[in-house]
Amino acid sequence: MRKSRQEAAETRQRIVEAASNRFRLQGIGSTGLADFMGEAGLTHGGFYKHFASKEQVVQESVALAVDALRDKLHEASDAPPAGRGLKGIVDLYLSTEHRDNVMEGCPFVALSGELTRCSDEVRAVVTSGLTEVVELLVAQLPDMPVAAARKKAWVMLSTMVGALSIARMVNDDALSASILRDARKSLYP
Amino acid sequence: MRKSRQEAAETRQRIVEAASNRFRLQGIGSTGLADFMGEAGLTHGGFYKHFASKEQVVQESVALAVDALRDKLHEASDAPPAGRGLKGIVDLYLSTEHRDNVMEGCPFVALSGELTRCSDEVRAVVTSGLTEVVELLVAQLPDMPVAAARKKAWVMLSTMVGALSIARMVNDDALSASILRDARKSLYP
DNA sequence: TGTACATCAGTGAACGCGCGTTCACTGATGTAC
DNA sequence: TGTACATCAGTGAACGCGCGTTCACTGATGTAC
Repeated sequence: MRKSRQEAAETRQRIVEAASNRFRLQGIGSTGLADFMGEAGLTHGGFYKHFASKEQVVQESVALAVDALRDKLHEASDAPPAGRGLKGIVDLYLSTEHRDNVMEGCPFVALSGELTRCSDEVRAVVTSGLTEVVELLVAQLPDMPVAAARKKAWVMLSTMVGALSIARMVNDDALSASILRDARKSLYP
Repeated sequence: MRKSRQEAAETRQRIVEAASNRFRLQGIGSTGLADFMGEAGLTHGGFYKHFASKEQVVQESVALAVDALRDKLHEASDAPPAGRGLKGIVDLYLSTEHRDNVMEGCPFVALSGELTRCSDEVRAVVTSGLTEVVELLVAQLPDMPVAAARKKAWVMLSTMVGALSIARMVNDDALSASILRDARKSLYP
């Protein structure tokens, strides 16, 4: 049952997307090939027609998640009234919706522990992704010298990543929501 | 080769400590019983003389790591000159030594992704551990009303957790060190 | 354009491996008298 | 205090299971003429 080139390319894309979501939801190590191959509508044996190893799909699916986050935050910075781009980014990132949508959310939070143990290739993707998000924040701080804005942006991103991470760990909905709220308020005037 | 009650209790303690370290270093799911049983000087078969399941040692080893973190931060708040307890906590937590010592470091960062998927028992331990650390920070903010100090402390802890997490993910030593430094500077006057 | 052959996406069974868990066994420790 | 028996910490082999990976096979697609 050979598929056309276009169908095969679409299948490959579906596999990477499914893997990217599953990895964030369950962790990379705890997600088997069969999990995301099934979600992509295939049996696990077909995996090796598209990828050389699990490591390869990890790389591509982390890159996809990082790009998706960057794009969503970029959109969010355009949406609100002019000059409030920072609020748009922070409100999206530190929303309860983002907290509850692990599968499509920030890979830096969902996979943080595992990402520190990943190959150099994956960590390079992560490092440049983090830097891109920081530059997005820097662009929302036009009244500061760039060097100072960049320092501030790394601290802001730290607060965002930490708050989302803690809000997900905590076993108490009210506390979790207030952690997100307090972090939001601390990040824009 | 039955062991005395005291020896058995010491062995049990060694197992929990080894598990606690290994889980933080490699992740819970990626650490086999044999890994930490070997580190404790035993074969894997003996595990079930001390614990009913892997889940039980996960619970106890996370609790141990959380308690150790709280104790270390408490000590750090006493060490520096009077009134600089906050600096003591922040400097310890956001040091390159802590960044590089994953095995004995903050469990909230090392295990964040996995902790969100853990049993209610483990998440309860995590929630109360986070709250204890926040109260430690609140105690270093004596000039503020308690309610405001508590909000500020959750934001501070978010920044600390996020900065350490990002500093570990990043594939660039100079960048990593500067992320820690900027976060430190932002947290005390 | 039509035909014959090569290619290859996808299937499903099979592989070795490491995992969490169980078990029969050993022999020193604990207990009862 | 000494003896006889019960307990149980620890060993190492075995268990079923799911994993990543491989493979023979199928049949529609792509290619060469």
